[in-house]
Amino acid sequence: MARITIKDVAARAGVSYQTVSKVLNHQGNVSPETEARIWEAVQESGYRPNVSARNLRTQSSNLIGYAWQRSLDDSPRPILDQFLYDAISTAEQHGYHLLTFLVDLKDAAGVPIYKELYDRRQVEGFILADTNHNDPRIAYLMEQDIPFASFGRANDDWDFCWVDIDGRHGLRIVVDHLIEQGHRQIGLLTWPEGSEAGAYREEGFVDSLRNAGLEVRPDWILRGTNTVQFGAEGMQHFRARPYDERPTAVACVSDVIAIGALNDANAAGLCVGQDIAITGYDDIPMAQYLTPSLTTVRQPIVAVGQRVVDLLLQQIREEPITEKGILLKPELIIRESS
Amino acid sequence: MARITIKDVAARAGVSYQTVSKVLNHQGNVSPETEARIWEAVQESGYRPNVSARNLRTQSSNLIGYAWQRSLDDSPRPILDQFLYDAISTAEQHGYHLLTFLVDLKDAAGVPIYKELYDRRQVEGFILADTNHNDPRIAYLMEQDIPFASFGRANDDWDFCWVDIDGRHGLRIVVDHLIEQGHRQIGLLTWPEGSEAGAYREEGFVDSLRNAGLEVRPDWILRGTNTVQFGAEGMQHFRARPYDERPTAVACVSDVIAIGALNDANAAGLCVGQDIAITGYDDIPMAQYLTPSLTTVRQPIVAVGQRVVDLLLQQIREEPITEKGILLKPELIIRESS
DNA sequence: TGACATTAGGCGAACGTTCGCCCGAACGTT
DNA sequence: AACGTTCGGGCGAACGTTCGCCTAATGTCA
Repeated sequence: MARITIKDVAARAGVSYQTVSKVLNHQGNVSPETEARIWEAVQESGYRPNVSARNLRTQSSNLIGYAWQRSLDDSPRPILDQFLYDAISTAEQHGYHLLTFLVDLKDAAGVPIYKELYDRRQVEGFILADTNHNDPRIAYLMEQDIPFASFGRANDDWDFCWVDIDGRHGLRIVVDHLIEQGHRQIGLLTWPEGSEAGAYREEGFVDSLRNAGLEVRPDWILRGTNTVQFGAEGMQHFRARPYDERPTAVACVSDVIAIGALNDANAAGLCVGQDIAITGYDDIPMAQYLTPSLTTVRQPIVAVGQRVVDLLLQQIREEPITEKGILLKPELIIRESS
Repeated sequence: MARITIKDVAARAGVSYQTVSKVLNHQGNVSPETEARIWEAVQESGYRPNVSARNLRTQSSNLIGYAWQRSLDDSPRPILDQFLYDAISTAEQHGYHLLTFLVDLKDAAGVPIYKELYDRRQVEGFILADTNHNDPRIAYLMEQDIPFASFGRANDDWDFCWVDIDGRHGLRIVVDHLIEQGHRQIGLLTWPEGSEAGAYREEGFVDSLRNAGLEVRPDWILRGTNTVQFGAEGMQHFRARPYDERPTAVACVSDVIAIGALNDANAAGLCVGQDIAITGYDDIPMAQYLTPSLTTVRQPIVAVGQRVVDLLLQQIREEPITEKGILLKPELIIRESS
């Protein structure tokens, strides 16, 4: 079956092929009769426009790039998956598709692949996720003046489009809640320093304690990878301390870490929610079915995917940008573990 | 900054633009001196080929399509993520990228999007995952004669390219192991009927029991969604039965389900690994850090991503296909829970 | 030295669209 | 009746490549 072009349709409808183009793009003056005839010819012939030809002519690609990263510590990334789904969905509503590619973030040498894709006119811009302080990707894209928008912030003085969820607020409401429950000794299991999201959440943790006039004890703040293992180790570490020298409540910066903490506490015979409180962050689906069910923070992910894509498309279309940085508020989900 | 084309490079090197094309594509007769001059001009001008133009001329797109699905029961899909990563990696080694799009699988009405993308010459073929018996996507792609390859099988009498992991063997080695541990009463927590992967795993379960001369009790096979919740409910259901009427070992078709079962057993005061054995399937990263650590089945995912892409590219290039169906063997990981 | 093969590179054409301009017919206006 | 407008549709050109053929110059051999 030879490929069907606009010319075949034109021949069938008895018009010039350029007229067919006009009809397909809903522009220009065509009489209702010929228009109907052309649509009929399109139907009968099963014509589909050739994307490459169209792209070449219109100097566009209707493609957005997204760099797929192997999760560094092999932890599940339910939030990223969800974000990506909603981003794709929004993009498709605007006639765009997502092109995924790999970038090696171990050394910054992998970053030029962004420019490569952009210069080849394969994509019109990028979506980023999992950003960090001094993120080399963001620095590079800004410097090269390539359109992009990110889920997550970077340095405060960098001027680019981002959408983020207010982790500071997230941990603040968690700790406020724990204090309200009567806890005065509160620990934190968080990521290593240098994590952008981690820094904000830690700020919220500190804010809330200070606000309540409580002391911030550095030895109650433990850092590690985003794994169940670290959660268990952290809890073990706390348990090893003398009774009045250890937290009665432990806030974790992710549900994955909280699961580890929960496991360890359960295994040690503690009654979580009674003897000790544990909270997570993310509200992964599993959270409500753990024993005990996990108090955690739910993030408005759907909105993020949409807003990020919207921001990117505004840049691509060179429309005025309504709001360069968008900060959304998360929500506290109280369950049995606190 | 105006865009740089092959003609700019040609002007700079003092040759015709077609000669530049020859050099870029490493073909044709060009003297070493001019070739060097042209490469230099390419460097200096920062020329990058225009993908749309190239695609139009060569009638290709170097894009592979993959339909992103929202996980139906919101369960994590670590295997899919891993598969996708390796698939992209392999594709990129062959100069291809991945185009992701959404397809609504609730009604089969969403399926024609595949043909649409293919007919528009936006992609050259597709990768599928999470296949099922009577999978409408596979039926459609076969009927339309569109190149594709899948991770997962469908109906036995359908002739298409797939790579799969032998779930029958997977559950066989699990149950063999349980029997060897002395268990005679073995239950199964599996997915609803109609799941292709579930059916194979169940066959392996039955195989192994029969092989050992043990009875297969239908009331010890429970079906539900791929969630922690179902795992917990299933275990609860077993526990509610009289002592000699309940399994002493429970095999689960996924780690997620096993986690639920583990939780429930732990909460009920059972000593898992002693009083009762529980096994999972997938070897998600969390599995080794659960208490007790989870006996499970590890799948050779990296190989799958590679093989699926290889199979697809063979079709696209119309090379002879070496092996239409590839079945890989999983591996038993024995830990404390059994 | 003449016939022929090889090499370097030029040139026209084509891939399948969209875009802007042009033209003739029909119509309305003064 | 002459003129200006509007409408329907045609036409050439261009987007940036690659491909195949052609030609002139050079080399090779009898």
